[in-house]
Amino acid sequence: MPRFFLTTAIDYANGEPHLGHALEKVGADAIARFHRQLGYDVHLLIGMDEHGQKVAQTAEKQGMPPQQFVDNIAAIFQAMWKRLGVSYDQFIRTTSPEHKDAVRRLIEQIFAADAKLPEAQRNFYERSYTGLYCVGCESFKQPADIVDGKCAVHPTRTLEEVTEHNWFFRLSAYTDRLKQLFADQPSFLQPDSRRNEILQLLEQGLDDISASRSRFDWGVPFPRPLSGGDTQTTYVWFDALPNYWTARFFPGFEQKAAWPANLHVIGKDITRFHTVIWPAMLMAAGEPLPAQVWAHGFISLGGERFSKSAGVKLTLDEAIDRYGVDAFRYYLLRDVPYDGDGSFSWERFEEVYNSDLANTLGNLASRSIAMIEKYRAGVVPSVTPEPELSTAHQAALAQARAAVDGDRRHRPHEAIAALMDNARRTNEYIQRTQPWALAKDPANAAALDVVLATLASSIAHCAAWLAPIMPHKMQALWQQLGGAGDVAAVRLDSPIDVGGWKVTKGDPLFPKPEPPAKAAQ
RNA sequence: GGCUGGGUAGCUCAGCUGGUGAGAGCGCACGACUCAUAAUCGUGAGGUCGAGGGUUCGAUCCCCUCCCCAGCUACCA
Repeated sequence: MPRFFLTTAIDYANGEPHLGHALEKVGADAIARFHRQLGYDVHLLIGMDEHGQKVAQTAEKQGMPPQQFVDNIAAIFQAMWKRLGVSYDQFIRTTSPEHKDAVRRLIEQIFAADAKLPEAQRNFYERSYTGLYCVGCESFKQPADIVDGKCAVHPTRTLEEVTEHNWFFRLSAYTDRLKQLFADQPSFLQPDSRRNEILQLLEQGLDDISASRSRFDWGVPFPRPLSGGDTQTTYVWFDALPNYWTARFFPGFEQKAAWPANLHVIGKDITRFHTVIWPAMLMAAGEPLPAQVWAHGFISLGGERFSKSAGVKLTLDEAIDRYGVDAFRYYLLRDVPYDGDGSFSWERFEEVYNSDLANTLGNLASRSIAMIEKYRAGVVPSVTPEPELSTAHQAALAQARAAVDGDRRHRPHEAIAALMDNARRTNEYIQRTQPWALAKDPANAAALDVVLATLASSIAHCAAWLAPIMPHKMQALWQQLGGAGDVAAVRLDSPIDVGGWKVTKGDPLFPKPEPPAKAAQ
């Protein structure tokens, strides 16, 4: 059984989960679920990035120890992922002792490699960094952030020239190897739009980055003191990014999270960290690289971006409550291309819900099951489905497969488009064959058998293929069809034989919301 | 400023290396049907294919200029 180890970005524990987080997790979850149903041994890793100055500050403002603060946040995130049906196999937290130990191990591994290198080539070295420091932001400012010699965020404050002595990582030495990586392995970073950006960045050359900081201590102590004797705190690159690699040092996950990962799912804003810094770190440590990084786009709300640190205007609970978890998942995955950006609006959500879910899919199931009950006492005839529709059907499934596991992989929205096409085509088939007319004359019994079997087959395939998108609703549909067991266990790469299944019409899968109460005249 | 990718029907978008009538879904209008969640099916509406030049027998797809939009341009994560 081939394994498929995928990860999402770990979320910064500095606020509550919002739409942007949800898009990434639900997308990665769909990818994971599709792979499970295609026979992969899947391991989905998600988690929290809980260190750093901002977390420590926020905790302090709320008057609690940082660990307690991040414990609370982590619980909130996990509860939300459970609610959204994110089927993660491991939840990693950077404050875990296992992670912190493994971070030190990775750094020591690089030091060990350095011991064999001439000093001028060593990955880690000490260096003084002088920069303009904004007291208001409590951080160094880059030229782009400086307006008229002042910090753009705090124009009334004077920027101070501050010198800090840190451990540095010789990222600059990896420029050529990274270029080679991108040339040899075009699929390492996808989609191509992101890849192009990084190629351009590499053309400009890379600067070294700091690996430790002195200004905060909420983090992993850097394993080696500076020559002056001070111990600093491991900076974010060497703390957060390694989580993918440290996951296997947690008890019980040695095999499941075995390195390297097959896929890192991340937001496009952190592409550079995952495709430049992270591979360079791994190269330095002599570790294999992940097979692929997928940088998804963003979802906006009312024109505002939902990056990791943006404000929240729509709570996830609100979005879920209106039409249910599965409808929300469907909307996110169908309307926001996973290789691009999209936006959220209630108008659009309603449109998609009514058109796709209630009218096309829900009603298709409803009418088909009703006819099987009415004309064949609920038993799906054991005959071969209509070849013409089956052929189109196979084409649609092949298209969906390509969007999951083929040359269009990691584009759940394309899989959905193919599957809904199939549902529409099935509705058309009903109209064309008019089973209600066939039912009027017993002489047409054989023809009617074929139509009904074709419908059941088509819908069963839809249920199985849409299960990764809408796990609960498709399970309900599967049961209405008379399918045995858990639809999530159904393999997508083998045909489903529905002959003899006993269907049961249940409540509508996607009920139309109550029409708005008539306003009193 | 530099670089990259875009601007196609009301909306969201397909249109591979240029060639009979520019497409899909949604929405809208009209018609059909009744198995179904007043759902479904069919037909249609006729969009200067961002603007202006150019190459070509012929360009939405090639070249030039311009306008507009988005992203990237490295230590908040």
